[in-house]
Amino acid sequence: MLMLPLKEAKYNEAFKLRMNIIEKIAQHTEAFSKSERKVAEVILKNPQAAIHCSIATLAKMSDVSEPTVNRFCRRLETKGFPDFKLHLAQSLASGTPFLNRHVGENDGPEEYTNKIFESTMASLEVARQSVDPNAINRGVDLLTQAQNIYFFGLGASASVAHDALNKFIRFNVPVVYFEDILMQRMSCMNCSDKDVVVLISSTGRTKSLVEIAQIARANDATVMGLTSSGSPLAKECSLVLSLDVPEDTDMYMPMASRIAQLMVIDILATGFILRRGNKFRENLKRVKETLRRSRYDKQ
Amino acid sequence: MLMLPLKEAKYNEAFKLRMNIIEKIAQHTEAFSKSERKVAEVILKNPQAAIHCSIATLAKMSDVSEPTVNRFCRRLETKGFPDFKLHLAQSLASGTPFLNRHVGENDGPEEYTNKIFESTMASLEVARQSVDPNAINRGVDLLTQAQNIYFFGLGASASVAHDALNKFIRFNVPVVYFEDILMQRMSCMNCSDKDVVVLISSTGRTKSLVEIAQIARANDATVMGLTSSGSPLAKECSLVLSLDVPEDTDMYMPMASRIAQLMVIDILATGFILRRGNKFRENLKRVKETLRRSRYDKQ
DNA sequence: CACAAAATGTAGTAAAATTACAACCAAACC
DNA sequence: GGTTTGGTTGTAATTTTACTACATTTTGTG
Repeated sequence: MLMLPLKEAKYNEAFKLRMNIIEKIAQHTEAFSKSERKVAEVILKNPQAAIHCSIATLAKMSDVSEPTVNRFCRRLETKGFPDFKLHLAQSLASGTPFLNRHVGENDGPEEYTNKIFESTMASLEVARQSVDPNAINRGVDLLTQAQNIYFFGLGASASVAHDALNKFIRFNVPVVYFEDILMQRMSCMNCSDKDVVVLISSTGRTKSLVEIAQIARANDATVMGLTSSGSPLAKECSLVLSLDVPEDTDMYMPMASRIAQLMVIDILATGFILRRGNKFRENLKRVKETLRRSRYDKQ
Repeated sequence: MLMLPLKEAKYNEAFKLRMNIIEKIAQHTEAFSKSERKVAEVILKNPQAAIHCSIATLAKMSDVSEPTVNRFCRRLETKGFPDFKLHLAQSLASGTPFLNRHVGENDGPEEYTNKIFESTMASLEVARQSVDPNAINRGVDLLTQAQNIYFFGLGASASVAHDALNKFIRFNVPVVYFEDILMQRMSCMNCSDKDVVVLISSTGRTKSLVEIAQIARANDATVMGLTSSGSPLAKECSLVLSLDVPEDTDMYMPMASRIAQLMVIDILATGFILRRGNKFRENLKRVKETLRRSRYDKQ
């Protein structure tokens, strides 16, 4: 049996779910029996009408019996006629929205803009399904109890760590963030068992980050990894918040994965606020107010 | 006639386009009776599950009688329960119910995780519609012709600028990035008419960034603003890439806006690559290869 | 507190979908 | 050429599902 890497497995699964049933009918046409093909024809001719039909009317329109229609539905891996209609309705809705169309060389600005939005959103949808709320909850637990929180990342993930700093600095916890690997190491040397070190890396194979994880653990700190499951970094972590994001490899740049990471940061920050309760929210409001002085007034 | 601010106008428009029945339920909530509201709650909580329910199970889940569910469906201008399910299925077709549900105090990890994903994706959809491909194209023009590119942002936008650095440093252009406002100023002092200064700020009302814009323009540099249209910063820019993102104000933190900004950076980078052609892509591949040495091998 | 109006539920009915089974058809084999 | 076998289709009964009419309860008002 062929083993797909997890990433691809999840990716395909998510897309299969919304794979257009109309396409499926069109492709599957050979596998149908004669009568079933009649049904297929009628549906393809006017799918919009089909979703408002009862099994009886559709049978009459196709000039077959009702059970034949039912068998037709089942052959398409649906639970039955009503379920089939649901799938059909979804296929019909708003075209094919989250299609992972890749940017092509001859695309104009409008095209690549839309494609990037679409494929990023598709990736986020996949990411969302791969996020484990229990792990999130555990992560929030750890963060709320931390004495100091460290955020480290390198390369593309550095900006994610940077963003995390920006969020958590608003809470009343000391936050540490460095871009420089030496500074990361040094600050980690002094961490304690009450500290949480959050390490961010899509691949989880960045050597110096793995080393940081080891140093932090040697000091009994809690190491939380925002990385892909099963990676060398993941193995060094007390808690892994894994994300399986289909990366657009055409571009040679991290794009969707990084945005998914940011979303996890947002989610952790939100969990943090919720855990701290309402009084704490007032605190945040004050932080925001403080910023006003550095700004021009509205209007 | 009441004039809504642009933000909200676009926001609403985007939702009207997809005649989302989920949105309709959420808004219509006042017009429902007590029992009907119970049904609404159950459906909104897990619309994906609802479409696979019979009227009986949904009634039981909502703790109301079957006819109440039926009346609920009719109130939403559907022909009955099956028709309602069809509409619901279509609304869900895009994968995300594009509903901007706000995180509530009593939400558990699963709930707030989903809500944040959903509302961010909803915001991205709105952002996507507000992006002007012509402006993007003009931006790519400027960036490809620049001798030096500067990326500056403060607060939450600092990490966006940071990310932009990470992307554009891979191309063969000198990129400047500082977090420190004094360094930003100083580096800007020496810029020339061949340079492009990209300033990032959601609000466009950060004083020191506006000043940077003025300094850059005094040196004849091109100032590109990733900010909201009509803001003080926008007024100082040669080109504004505006984004209208409905911000989740509950949280007192920039969330969706920042992600939308990142997407614009991705889009600009992509445009940049496309403009430079295929040979240039080889270049990128090399940059990526270089990173390998700092990583553990796969498997 | 009584009354009307609205909301909700109960029970019966109609419709729709599914199942079990029988008839049919076509190809393979004796 | 008839018979058997596998698959396809339809008929009729069964079950599930949705809807309707009406009774009951709740809510608001004078």
